[in-house]
Amino acid sequence: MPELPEVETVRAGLSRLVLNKPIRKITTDRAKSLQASVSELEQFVEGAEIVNVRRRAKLLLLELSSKYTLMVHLKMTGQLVYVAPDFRFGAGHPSDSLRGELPDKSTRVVIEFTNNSHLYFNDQRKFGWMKLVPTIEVENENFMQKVGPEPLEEGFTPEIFYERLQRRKNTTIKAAILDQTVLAGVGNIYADEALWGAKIHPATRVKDILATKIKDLWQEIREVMQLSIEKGGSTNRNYINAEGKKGSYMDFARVFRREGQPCPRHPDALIEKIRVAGRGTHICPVCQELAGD
DNA sequence: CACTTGACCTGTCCGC
DNA sequence: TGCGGACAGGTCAAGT
Repeated sequence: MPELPEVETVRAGLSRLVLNKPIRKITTDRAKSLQASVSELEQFVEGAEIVNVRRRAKLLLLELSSKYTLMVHLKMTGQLVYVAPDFRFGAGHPSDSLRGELPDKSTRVVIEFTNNSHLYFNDQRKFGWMKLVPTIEVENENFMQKVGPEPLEEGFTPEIFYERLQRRKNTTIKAAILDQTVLAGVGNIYADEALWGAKIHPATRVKDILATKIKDLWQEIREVMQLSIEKGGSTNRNYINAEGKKGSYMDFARVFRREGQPCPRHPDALIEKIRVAGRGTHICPVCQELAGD
C-alpha cells in the first residue's frame, strides 16, 4: 500500500489508538513476517506498551516501553489495523471501511492487548515485515543510514534536492525520485502525480533537466504529499488505515490510473500509460513531452 | 560506483 | 468456465 502519505496516515491513527496499552501476546505463523525470537518477544514485547509511533520514509517505528522498537515495513499490501474490544465487524458495511473480519487468511502477526483489543498486521503478498530491534540501534539499521531526507521537513530545500539527484544523473527522473536514498517516501503514485505537476516526462534523464524544473518538481512533490495526507492517502487497491478506512486521494489524482481520460490541463489530450523504470507510468503526452526527442 | 533486471508472494483481470 | 500471462502501492540482491 504504502507511500509516505499512507504510512503517515497509519502512524497518526496508531498514535491515537494503541499508545500505553499493555501487550498481552504477540503471535505470528510466519518467521519472515515477524523477525524476532520467541524469547525476545516474551521478554521485550509481551508486558510492554507502545509509548510512541514514529515514521521515517515508509517505515513505521513502534517504540516500546522496554526500550525495544518494532520496525514495520508494509511494502505493497501490508496493513496495520486496530480493532477495539467491542468492535462489531460488518455493522452497517460502510463503503469506506474494511469489510472482512479479522484475523483472516492474510493476517501475519497479531498483537493482543490486555484490554482484549488487537492490532493486526495483514499482508496479502507477504513482502512486508516487522522486526524487533533495540531502540538505540534503530538509527544504525542499513536502511536508516542510507535513506534520504524527508520531503516535508523544513530543511529540505530545492538546492538539497538538486544536489541529491546528482548521484543518479544518468538515469530517468522517475527512477531517481523513486530511489529512497535520494529522498524518502515517494512511490509510484506520487512520482507520476508530481512529474505531471512539474510538466516533466518521467523518462527524461536527470542530467537533461534544468535547475528551474527541478525546483518545480520539488514543489510538486511537497504539495502532492501534503494534499494526500489531508485526504488520508490513496486507496488504489488494498490500502486501509489503522481504523480500517480507505483514503480518498485517488479522487483527486490527475494522472495515476487515469489512462484514457482527459488531461486536466489539456482536455483534448488523453492520459497514456507507459512503462518507465520498470513501473507502470501515467503521463499527459502534451504537457510532458520528452526533452530532446 | 551507477544502472538494470529479477526475485520475493498472492490475487485479479484480460484475452483466447 | 478454464488457463496463461501480465500486472499490482516496494525494496533487495544480483547481474552488467
